[in-house]
Amino acid sequence: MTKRVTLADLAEQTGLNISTISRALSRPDRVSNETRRLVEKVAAQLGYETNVAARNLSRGTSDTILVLASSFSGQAISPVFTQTLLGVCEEAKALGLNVMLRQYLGQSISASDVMRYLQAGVADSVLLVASEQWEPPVGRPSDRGMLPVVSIFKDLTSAGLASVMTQEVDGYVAIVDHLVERGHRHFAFVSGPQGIGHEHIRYNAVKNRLSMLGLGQKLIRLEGGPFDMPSGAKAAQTFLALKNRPTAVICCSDAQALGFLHTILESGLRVPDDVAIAGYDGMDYTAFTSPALTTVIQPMLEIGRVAVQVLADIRNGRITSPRLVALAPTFVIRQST
Amino acid sequence: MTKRVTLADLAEQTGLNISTISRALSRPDRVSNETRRLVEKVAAQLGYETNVAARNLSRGTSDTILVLASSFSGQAISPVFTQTLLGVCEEAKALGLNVMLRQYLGQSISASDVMRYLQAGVADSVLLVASEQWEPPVGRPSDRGMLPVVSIFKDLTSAGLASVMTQEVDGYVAIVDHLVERGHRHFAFVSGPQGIGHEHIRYNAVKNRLSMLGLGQKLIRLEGGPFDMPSGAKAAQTFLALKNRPTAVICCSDAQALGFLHTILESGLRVPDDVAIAGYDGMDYTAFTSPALTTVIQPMLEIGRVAVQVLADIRNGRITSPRLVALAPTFVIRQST
DNA sequence: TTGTATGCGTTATCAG
DNA sequence: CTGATAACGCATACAA
Repeated sequence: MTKRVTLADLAEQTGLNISTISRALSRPDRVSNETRRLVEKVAAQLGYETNVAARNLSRGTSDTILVLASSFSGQAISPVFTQTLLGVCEEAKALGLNVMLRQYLGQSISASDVMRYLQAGVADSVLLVASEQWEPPVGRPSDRGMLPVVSIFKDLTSAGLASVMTQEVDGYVAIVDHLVERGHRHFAFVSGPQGIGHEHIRYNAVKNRLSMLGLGQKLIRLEGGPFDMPSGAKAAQTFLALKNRPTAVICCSDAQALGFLHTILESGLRVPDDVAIAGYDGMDYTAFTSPALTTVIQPMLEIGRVAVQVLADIRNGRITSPRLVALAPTFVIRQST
Repeated sequence: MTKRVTLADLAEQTGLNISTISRALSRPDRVSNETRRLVEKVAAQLGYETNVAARNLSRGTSDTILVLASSFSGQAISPVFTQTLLGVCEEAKALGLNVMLRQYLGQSISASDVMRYLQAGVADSVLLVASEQWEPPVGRPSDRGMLPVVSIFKDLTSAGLASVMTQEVDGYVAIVDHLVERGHRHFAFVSGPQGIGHEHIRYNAVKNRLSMLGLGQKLIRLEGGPFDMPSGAKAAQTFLALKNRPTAVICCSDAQALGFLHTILESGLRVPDDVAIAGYDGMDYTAFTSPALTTVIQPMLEIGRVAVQVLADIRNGRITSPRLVALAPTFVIRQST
């Protein structure tokens, strides 16, 4: 290893005191122009780079966000999250923060694990991605301020966490209205995994909207399972076996919609003539399937960005109580409906 | 904040010396069973969690891998990488390492930036994801040992970096052989972005194989651009305008293949009857397009895993010279050919 | 503005 | 096997 350059080296080189060097580098305004320039010059010359471990230890922070992403049943992070992850990285960079990534299995992360990370100083704030549950840590009777933890894709405000996600109801209402306008009167909803929050919100959004339109009884529910393509394909099999088939199918995800579409087309039925299919998420491939899929685009990138901002606001005390930030989705009509 | 528990607290509680506490926790075998149990008990009671900043500072390491992912022209991390990222996370967890993620714009990351991260102690090893270039740092005349940097998806061994990627030639040879066997004698290759390494490797793999089969003159090249769907669609437009059209199209990515497929179908041509289309990557949607796409599945997860292992082996001195680890892909024939 | 002294929490060295 | 003590590199309250 090339011997690392430390503040002490700069101090020796410049003849200044180490604390002056430190100040010149971290608070340029608290030092004379002269010394600032000198220090900067020598620092550049010697290739000084401030040691983060030392800085973190001294300041008691780590300036890093820990992203905890659930990987459902051994699967990969959903491609749905890549955009969000990008948003997180971009915003973090803008705020001078690091992003640490950790996957966890299953659907819920234990609060105590999170507290552990926080206490160990691995990170000083945490982003929960699609975590289903959150039981507030016990030994911590809400002592002053919120935890620097925010949930994305899942509303956990009731558990005391700021949350940011898509305004899901809006999206599904748009789908329903569109389908009704197209003349459909008989619907199927392809559900997500059992016990997942989105699930309820989304199904209820559809159900309620249809009820409001007097079509509450014309909705059946097909158990989908995971948000992936095979699960959509499986639901389509069930669908095809129905004696009295709905004419419009609303899926919990684009992946399911694609799987459903594929199976329907293979059966010889036509989309959208025999069956209209709508997805949800806004994956890029939906614009290129044949027929292209009608879907609701979630503002993935923005969700990542906003989540980081909320985190920052919690840390600097501008946010002091749980809140839900629900971002508007974009409904896009394509050939599948 | 709940006052953090430190080794000093445990020392006070147990009456033992702080160094003994440290040892009991980090080297349980170097203390008596008695004290080990005592320390463990008290640590659990007080909820002790070792401060990573302090540990890192003292040990001079960070136990974290920095993943540098290029995001082409403001786009998101390719969904292609999600699997790989999962592999990285899994293996890192198994080795007790952290994963830090950072995106960088453009296609090449400067070696000096990487050295900066390393020197700052942000991470002690780096994973370059699809980085096009690497100019070895200048001020560092290969002083003892390799840099703890590995490249994935791009062979940078010539620049002195261990690299892990897919055996790309094998994949394209398989595609060519398959298409020839299906009776095709006239081919198009939809290229990737200009100046990207994959590009050359892949095109040459196709070209060489065809030459070997006496069909070297029967290949045209369509400029694709980015590895995304619009780029495939654009190439398809060019293709459709051709007077003498090839019957088989080989794409640089599944995304391009999907875009191409979509445009071809819209034009009224039939796949695979009029045009056979093959992709590359093994994205999950390829199995659910209509027709399903023939493609080459890259071992994404494995690449991530192996990359981390290589990194670990470099650090512990088991690997001391640049090498390429090329993992075998899986060719899968579907309806599009 | 700059220098002095001390703390941050662990690990490692070296005696005992 | 355990204890005392010196790093590790930086930040900061306080004094000059």
